[in-house]
Amino acid sequence: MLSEASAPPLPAEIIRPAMARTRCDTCRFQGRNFCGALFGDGGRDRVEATYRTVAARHNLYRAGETNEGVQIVCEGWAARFLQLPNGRRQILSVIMPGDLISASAIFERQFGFSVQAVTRVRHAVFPFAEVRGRLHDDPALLDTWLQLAAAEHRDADRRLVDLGQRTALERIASLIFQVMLRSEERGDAGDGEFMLPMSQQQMADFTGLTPVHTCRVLSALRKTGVCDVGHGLVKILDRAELQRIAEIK
Amino acid sequence: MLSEASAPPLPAEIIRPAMARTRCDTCRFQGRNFCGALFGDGGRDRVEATYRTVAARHNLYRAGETNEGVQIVCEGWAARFLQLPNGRRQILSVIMPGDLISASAIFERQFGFSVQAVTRVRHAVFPFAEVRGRLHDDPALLDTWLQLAAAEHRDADRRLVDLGQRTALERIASLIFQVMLRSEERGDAGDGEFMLPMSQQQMADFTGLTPVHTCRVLSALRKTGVCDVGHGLVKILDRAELQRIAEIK
DNA sequence: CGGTACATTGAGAAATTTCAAAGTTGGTGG
DNA sequence: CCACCAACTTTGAAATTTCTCAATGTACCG
Repeated sequence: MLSEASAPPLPAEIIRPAMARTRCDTCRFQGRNFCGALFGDGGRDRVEATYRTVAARHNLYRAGETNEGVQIVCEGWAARFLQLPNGRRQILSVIMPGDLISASAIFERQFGFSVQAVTRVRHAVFPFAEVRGRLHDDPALLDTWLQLAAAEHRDADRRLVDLGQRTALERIASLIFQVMLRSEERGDAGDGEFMLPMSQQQMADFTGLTPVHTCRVLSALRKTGVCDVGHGLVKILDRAELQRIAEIK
Repeated sequence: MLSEASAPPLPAEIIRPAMARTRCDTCRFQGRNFCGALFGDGGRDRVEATYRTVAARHNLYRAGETNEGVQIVCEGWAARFLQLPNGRRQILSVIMPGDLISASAIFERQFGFSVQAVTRVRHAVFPFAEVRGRLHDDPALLDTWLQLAAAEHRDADRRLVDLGQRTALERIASLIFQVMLRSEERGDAGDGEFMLPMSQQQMADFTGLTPVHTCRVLSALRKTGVCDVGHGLVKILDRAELQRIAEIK
């Protein structure tokens, strides 16, 4: 039903303590999101972090594991999901570079969900105490975090409406549209094109559809000249129409 | 499509500044949830609140309105929902006595959702500054709030799984089961019976089904001897079976 | 005693899933 | 560089779930 990487048919999961090479200093998302705020004004007085890398399709985190710290994805995409006993799963949110794994659950010692790497993912783990301290000392950081938690909540509400009230076409369009907005925000959407490294299975798990129906819906979007999704890339052909289908209003 | 109370066909919405009669002092939920924590240890040094009462089926709050403070429901049930342009709506969460309207969005000056009274509702409005101050001064209160926000988040995740992956029967059973757990927690579920004042239309809006199909599912639950839902009341007949259907595991 | 919202039932339509079989793609080792 | 393998994508046809439309029955409120 799904290409599981938790019982690895592929080479074992790659997790290595990161060398100091690729670091937050050179991160292009420094100015935004939680990371940037966490590092304070000057760039000095850094929080000490551990870095890990995980191969695509492997799990960053499995439900119930003990969390070693506050996790932020530095590079690549990940998906937060819940696994059902019948083999199906629901992707709860898509995590992009600079995102906390979960803003509201930032200090939870363990999560009820799992996290899978969509692409190869590099992520940072910050010590709980360190982050808690800064959050307490720095009102701006606290504010940033409150914003993120509220945004996460709004996103959950929007997804609830998508899954509860909207058709397959609308859900898929909504996913594409949201990814487009996030890509544009970070300047990664030149010329009506942007990356969407999720497989159809993953899009299906996100939208609550089957991969087969997801495929049919994507075909329909292609045939009607709205957008072309494939090979990890989206080409927007009729942005207005996509928006019309996607938006809740 | 839905029994709208925003353009009232019924008598005008009843909103009156509450007299000091029915007060937090006599509230049976004092010891629990956010309210209790807000009032500190001794019961002295009260936060000054405004109280309002709203008739069943009328709106406590309409999306986009300016919030006058932190809102907590004292008596009755309410439903947080998003209204769609096509007339359908999705109920995002059910609010029971002692609950914040929205924990994560506690300080937001306006919400993107609306809130409808399921039964007659009495609710309190606490000044933002007051709550913010206490939240800052009292680590225990902050902790309580963090817990509530995290719980809200977990609940949203569970609902996402329900709406994305589960059948009509499972969603309805899940609703009934969750309400049962909450009723039991507060000691309102004697003898396998508890209140469920939602109409079938509201249950439908909650589960993302049509009211007609909701009715059929409830009939099925009755016919198979699982539980009997109606007239604002649930009678549990086979708790184990209900749990089996409802639980995600 | 109406009247209005709410609940129930039936029949047919629509959306989505399931099952099954072929194509395609991308990465790996020879 | 090629061949192969595994995962991914695409397509068709039938089954299932859920919705829509419509009519009838029921409960509650003034």
